[in-house]
Parts: sequence; structure tokens; C-alpha cells
Amino acid sequence: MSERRVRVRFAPSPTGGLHMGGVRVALFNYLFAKKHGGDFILRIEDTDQTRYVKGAEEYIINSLKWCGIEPNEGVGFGDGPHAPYRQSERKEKGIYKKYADMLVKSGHAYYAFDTSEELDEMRKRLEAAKVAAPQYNAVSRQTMRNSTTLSEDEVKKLLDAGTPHVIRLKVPRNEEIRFHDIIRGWVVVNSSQVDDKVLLKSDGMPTYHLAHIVDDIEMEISHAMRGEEWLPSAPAHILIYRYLGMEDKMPQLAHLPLILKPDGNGKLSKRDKSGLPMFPLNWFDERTNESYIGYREHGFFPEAFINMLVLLGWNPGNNEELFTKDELIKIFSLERVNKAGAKFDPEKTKWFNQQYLRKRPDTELAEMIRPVIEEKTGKKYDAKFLEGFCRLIKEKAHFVNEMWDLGSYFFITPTSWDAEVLKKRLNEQTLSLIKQVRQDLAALADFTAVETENTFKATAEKMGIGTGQVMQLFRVAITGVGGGPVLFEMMELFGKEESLKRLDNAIAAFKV
RNA sequence: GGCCCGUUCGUCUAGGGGUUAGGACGCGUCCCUUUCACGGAUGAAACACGAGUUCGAUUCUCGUACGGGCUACCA
Repeated sequence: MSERRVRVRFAPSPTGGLHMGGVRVALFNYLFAKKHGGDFILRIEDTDQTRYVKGAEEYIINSLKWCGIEPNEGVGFGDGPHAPYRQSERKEKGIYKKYADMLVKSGHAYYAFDTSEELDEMRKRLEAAKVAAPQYNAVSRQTMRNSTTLSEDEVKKLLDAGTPHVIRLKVPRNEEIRFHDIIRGWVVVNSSQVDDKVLLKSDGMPTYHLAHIVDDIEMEISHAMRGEEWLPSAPAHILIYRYLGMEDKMPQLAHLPLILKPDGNGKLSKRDKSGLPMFPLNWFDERTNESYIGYREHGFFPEAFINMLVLLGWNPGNNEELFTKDELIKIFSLERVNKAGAKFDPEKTKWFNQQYLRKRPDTELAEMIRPVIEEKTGKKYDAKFLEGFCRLIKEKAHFVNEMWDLGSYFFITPTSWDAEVLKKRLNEQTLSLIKQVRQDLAALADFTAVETENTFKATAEKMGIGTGQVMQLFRVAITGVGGGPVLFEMMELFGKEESLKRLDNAIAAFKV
């Protein structure tokens, strides 16, 4: 048990887009593995043929890549010594059957021939008898068609005839099952609460319960992190390890708290009315024809997305909350994961992106936004201008893709001007001031922010007008709108020619 | 219903037998900026409830309430 090499896995089912809850499980696994210099494996648990969704596997891989939490072994990330990593392929190699047979042989599992109708009947019968938890267990198994009730001959005959059957775990009637969870401590459950779980389905596929255990053993997994929804079935899993005689190979368990809906109750679902995505990337569900927007397409930086996720249910123990991935790897620990579910907070999520937007160098931002701007305007811009735009406008944005809407007037010479401001501030006196400022500005050799501001102020003073009376009107003349970044900075960026042109346009259009 | 897990400001959380119960998001006010935003300052805002243990419980124990999860030949 001690000093095992750290090997963890993320093992999603390809039944749809990877939900952000899943991304967080992957993230915790990734951070834990990197922190301990271990391995992070991607295993695809595609044992349910009926729920298999084409494209889901690729989506999972792409999502992990975008988030920067890449496994170093497994499907899509280079096969390692334990290939294959897709359970359907492992099933073909007879891996699961072998373990199931071991359990049958040792008397800890049995064949069950019950049809689904018979199972339904059993449940109805138990419900009618007011049994608190109707299930296939040590008691009800005695009334069913399985190898614990049938004679050896009968069983052999059924098996030889190819009768559809499953293999079930033979859970003892009344036994205390104790297990330790890194996050929750000791958990005790009586086996009477655990049902005889199906291990091998009638189509020959293993269920999750068998498959994940077999794979965790064979892939030498040291720590199993998964969502809290698995806590109730953990006792059954303990039993399987025990009956296999492989308790020493059992990974340490860590059941992560769930991410809950921001408002109301319940766990976060595929859609949320907060307006923020629930998926890392855009996802289109072919079955239902529904599409879901992704964090990437919404305009999030992967770093911000990850930073937000890691703080849902974990914290470093101090007041810091902005971390690079490398910092997270250094400080992450399972001991600091909370027990309680965490409500997702859309507002704070946006705040994280804003923080990362602000940190991003203007040179990078400029290249990110260049395609948008060139597409909108049909013109080319040099890097300097775009960088200046980013520098001035980014303080107001949460997302790169908001920057155009916030400052399209950087690129488009205004042809209309904020009517409210005009109504309030435009009169003969202010108009004449603007005309005069235009003249004085034209005389400037150095069209810098400092010079233009000094000129504006001097002219206003000369004419006996308080700057407060005309400042906003002047801004509107230049940009068309009443708010925005520091005006003189913008004028410097626009340049003398463009600034004067804008003033001429305004002067021509302003009617007192 | 049964079983399991949980419960500190609206939200994410720190803390932990004796604290002015700290931070962040959001919200309010003020300053900065003749705008908006950023930034700075500041305010309102929490230990679910009841017992027990204790000199003293938000912290430990037990109940209650509430919330969540599970209860499939799904994961």
C-alpha cells in the first residue's frame, strides 16, 4: 500500500459531451498526478452499447486538450503498457470474463437467468410486501432463477443451451463493510443495503462495477477519484476487491463533492439558465438535435475556466485565488477538498475571465481580436493600433469578444452622435468652443495625449468655459458615444488626421 | 420511502474549544477619473436548530430540520 507510484485515471463514458463536472474530476486527477510525479490515464468506459454516442470520445479528448489537462497515457494520448484503454476492446480480450469467472468459481458470484419481466415482478412483489428497499439481494435471490437456487444440472443445461444470463455479485446478508475515503474519512455500511450487483451483462459486457475494478487493478491505479454519486456503490466495490483477493491492489478512494446548480436545488445539469455554458467546447447532440455552447466559444480563456473549476470544492488554505497551472500543481492536495457540494457561481466565473483578460499582454490580445475586427470592417490594421485599442478597451471587458462592441468607434468614424448628450450640452457657446479647439489642435506639432489635453484645457479657459460643460460633448464629437476610455489617449491613437476629420464631421452635423 | 453523504455571509470559502469569525464574487457608499470601467477605501451580510460534554462551544457528541446523492443487465 505504501509508496506506490501514483497512477490515476479519468474514465468517462462516451455518452455525450463532457460536462464541466467531469472536467473538474479530470482536473483534480491531473493536478494530483502531476503533483506527485505520477501518471494520468484516460480510459474510455464504453460498456453501455445502447448509450454510446459517436463523437463523444473525440470531444472528450479535445476538451482535455483545450483545458490543458492532458493525460500522458490512454485513448488519444498515446497508448502505454496497459493498452487497450477502451473497455469495449478490453472486453474483446476476455479480461473481464476472466475476473467474473474467478468470482463464480470462488462462490462469490453466481449466474442469474431472470428475464427483465421476472425482475419487474420481483420488485412489484417486494413493494407490495412493503419492503423498504426492493432489490436483488441475499433474501430475494432465493426466490429467483439463479445458480444459488437451481441445481447444478439445471444450471449447466441452461448455460449449454445458451440461455441469456448475467453474473451477479453474491453480497452477504448482514455484514459490516468499512472503507476509508481520503475526503470523507471512514464510512460504514451494512451489506444488507447493498444489492447483488450485476457484474457481467447478458451481452457479455461488464458493468461499470466490474470493469472499473478490473481495469484499476490491471492498470495499477493508486488513487481513484470520482464524483460523490459513487459513494453508495463503494461498499460493493470493496467486496469485489476482497473476493478477488486483491484488496492490497485497491486504490485509495476519494469521492469528490458535486457541483450544484447556482439557484434552486440539484446537481448541475446540461443546461443552466444562468446563461453560462456547461460544457468546455461547443457540443451538438445528434440524437436530440440539441446544441450546447462551450466555454471556449463563449470567449473564456482555458486558464480562467480551470481556475474557476479548481476552486469549486477545493482551496489552498489562504486568501489567494488566481493560480497558474504550475502553481496549482505545486499546492494541490486532496486533503483540502471539501465534503459539501458547491454551487456554481456564474458571476464569479466571469470575474475570473476578466482577471485573465487583464493580465494578457496587449500584443497577444491584439492578434486574438484581429480577425474579428478585420472581418467587421473589411480593413487591415497594423499591430500598434490594435494593441493600443486593446490597452484602452480591455479594462472594460470581461471577454475578448466583447471588445468590439465596446469600442467599434475606434475603427469606424462616427456618423451619428449620442442624442442625449447633444441635447444636454450642445449650444452656441459649446459649439464655438469645439470649433476653436479644432483650430488649436490643428496647429499642434506633437499630437500626444498630453499636448491635446493641454490644448483643450487652455482653449476652454481662454473662452471662459468650464471643461465640465464641454468635456462629454467633445468626447461625443470624437467617438459618437458618451462613455469610453481616456479621450486624449484615444485621440493620440487615432492620430491627428483622423481626429481632426472626426471633429469636422461633428461640427458639420451639430445643429444648435 | 430506505440507505449514504453533507450544513460558516445570497454564492465560493478560511478558521477552529476562549477570534472584533477572515478573504473573494455580487450589492451599497465614498475617493480617483470632468464619462464608464479599473483601482483604492468603506459598509451591509454567516457559524441551521435543540440537547449534551466543558469553566467556556461556531468548533466535540447525539438528535432534529434542511440540502444533496443513490436506490437499473446506466455510468
